[in-house]
Amino acid sequence: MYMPKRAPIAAPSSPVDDAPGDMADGAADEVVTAVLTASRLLVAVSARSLASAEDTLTLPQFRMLVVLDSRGAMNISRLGEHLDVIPSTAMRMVDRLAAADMVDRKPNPTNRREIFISLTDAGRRVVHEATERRRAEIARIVGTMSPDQRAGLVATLQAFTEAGGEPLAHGPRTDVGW
Amino acid sequence: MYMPKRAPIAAPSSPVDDAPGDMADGAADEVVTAVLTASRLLVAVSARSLASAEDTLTLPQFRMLVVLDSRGAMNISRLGEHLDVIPSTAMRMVDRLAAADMVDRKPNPTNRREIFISLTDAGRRVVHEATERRRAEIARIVGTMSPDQRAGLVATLQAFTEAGGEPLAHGPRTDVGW
DNA sequence: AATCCCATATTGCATAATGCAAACATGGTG
DNA sequence: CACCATGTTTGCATTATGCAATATGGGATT
Repeated sequence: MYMPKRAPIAAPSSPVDDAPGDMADGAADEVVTAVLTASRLLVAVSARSLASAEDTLTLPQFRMLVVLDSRGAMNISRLGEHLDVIPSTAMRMVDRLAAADMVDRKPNPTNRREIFISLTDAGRRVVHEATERRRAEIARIVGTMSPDQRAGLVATLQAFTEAGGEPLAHGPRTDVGW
Repeated sequence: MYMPKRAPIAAPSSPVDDAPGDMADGAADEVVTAVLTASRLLVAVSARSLASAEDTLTLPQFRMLVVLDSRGAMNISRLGEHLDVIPSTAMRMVDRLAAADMVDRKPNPTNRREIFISLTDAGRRVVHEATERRRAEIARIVGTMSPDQRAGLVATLQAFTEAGGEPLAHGPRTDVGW
């Protein structure tokens, strides 16, 4: 297997003045790089653990199953909202997961417009197993951090996400890239 | 534009015993969720700022241009390593960026095997402009954090990434999903 | 020199995810 | 009923990606 070294992606250093009276120029880049580099590691580890079984899942698929597992059955539009994708995207994902017998489509008798998507038994089993596999992998990494570090990391990241505030808008594709 | 609310993706709560004498069960999930949620925000913001111009870029394309800008011309295999993708993937990305006149292919006279990829003037301009746009967007978010928080976040994330250690292996696709 | 192996680039193949637009059905409201 | 909002579905186009196979060139060994 191809095993390249990891290289942090720094933003091009531009000799531009700092933003007017706000913060040092490099601060934003630094945070972006740190977060995205960490997330690439996490995504790689997750993808590996999700793929290391009989029923392999992609990360988006895993996310969909997790949503269904934790929030219960719902229609495609709602499902898409939870995943921050438009309905047609959720649609195709459901197509594939249904083909793999992980989810079911059940028309809602009282509202013939909508279709409820629910986990099959197989889907539930798979998502639980995948979760365990991933948990084990991640624990190996997180285990090297002190509880203080862990707590601080989570708290700060949540603050950061909170600061972002704005709901994830659509338009530019975000599957493609980090 | 579709504007769904952001929902943190929690791992399915499984009533399983904690890993034998290591750490609380939820710790790994908590960190994963925090990092991936933050990164989704960041990716969305980045994608938006990269797309908000005449010459739009995807995030992977932006990363490629940044590598070329900061490390100079190199062959396709090397380029792929910097981006953690196999050569054929780097190949197609170069195809597209070359079609958009952002990069050049120049055969190496002294080694007819390899082709050197370099930024065109347009490519350099675009990557610098894109960087500025993104920097401005991110600064708005990062600006709400105290310098202490920022520093702590970066330090902790770097520690985390360090702890991950292992180079990003290939196999399961990682474009698909976070 | 002939051989053999490794590094490179390149292309065919397949797949997932994604957004957008359009078509179509259903539910409510005025 | 006329209209509009809500949902599902499909056609279309694109990007990124890995894998396998092919072709070419560099070097080293015999």
